[in-house]
Amino acid sequence: VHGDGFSVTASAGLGALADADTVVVPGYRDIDAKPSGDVLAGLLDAHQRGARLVSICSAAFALAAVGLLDGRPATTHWRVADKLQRQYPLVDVRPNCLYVDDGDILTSAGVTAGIDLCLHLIRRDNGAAAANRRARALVAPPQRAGGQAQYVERLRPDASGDQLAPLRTWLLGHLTEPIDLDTIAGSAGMSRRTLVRRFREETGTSPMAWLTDARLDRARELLELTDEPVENLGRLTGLGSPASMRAIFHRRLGTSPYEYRTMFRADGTTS
DNA sequence: CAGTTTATCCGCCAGT
DNA sequence: TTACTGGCGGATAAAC
Repeated sequence: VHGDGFSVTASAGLGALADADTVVVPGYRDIDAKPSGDVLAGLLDAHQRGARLVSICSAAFALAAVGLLDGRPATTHWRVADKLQRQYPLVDVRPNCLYVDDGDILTSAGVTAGIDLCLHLIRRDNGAAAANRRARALVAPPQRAGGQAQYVERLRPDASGDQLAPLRTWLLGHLTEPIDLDTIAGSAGMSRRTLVRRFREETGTSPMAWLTDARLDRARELLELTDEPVENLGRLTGLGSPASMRAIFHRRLGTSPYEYRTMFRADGTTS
């Protein structure tokens, strides 16, 4: 159903909308075409039933067409964000967000942000550890905190499970510096033991593992987006000498940095 | 490449 | 009593 290098195949017909708990609407090419009445009615019905609606990329237009986004925060691919805003003025469009979690309706920006959003859902439903396992299988960053992670999450009055968010942003700001557990614990104002425990509770990993993931995330960004020589990546990401940087990269991603860059540029992956 | 040292992190437990 | 903290020891793995 998509012409950008991959396709989505549904294993059930529209009838599945009648009893699904979560409905994921993938992006589609022709956003000017109104989805068929069956689809619109199915989405509306599913929402009123209490089902959770998830849109990826341009699929926000389908939800907006039903009127489900009126008065709510939502996002879509940056290239069509202003079009969405113009076409549906009542929608609170957030063009700079990776994804928006508004409780029963969730929208994501590009396709990669869609992956982030789906991992976010798994984390909600099955815990951080399960989400990390899926992320690893997909070779995706467990949590794109590594980057300008902008996402809006409906603030839920109960369980505030993001106590360590400031610590994580602090880490991201000091990626290139040498950091050990004591440094992190000191910055968080707690003992090592408590830090490790709370960190795992909240993110599903340990502090150091999270940190190298974030550093690898940045290294991949540089490989994908710039021509920065591989030799410099260690210094620019905090992964250490070129040798250790390569070792870590290979251990976690299964390829060399150079190969990663050429592979990435070969298949014209778009979002 | 084998051997040594160093750091992480988690189970256990005692102290609020 | 429950809930949480943080020190200790050691298994494991990375660094040298």
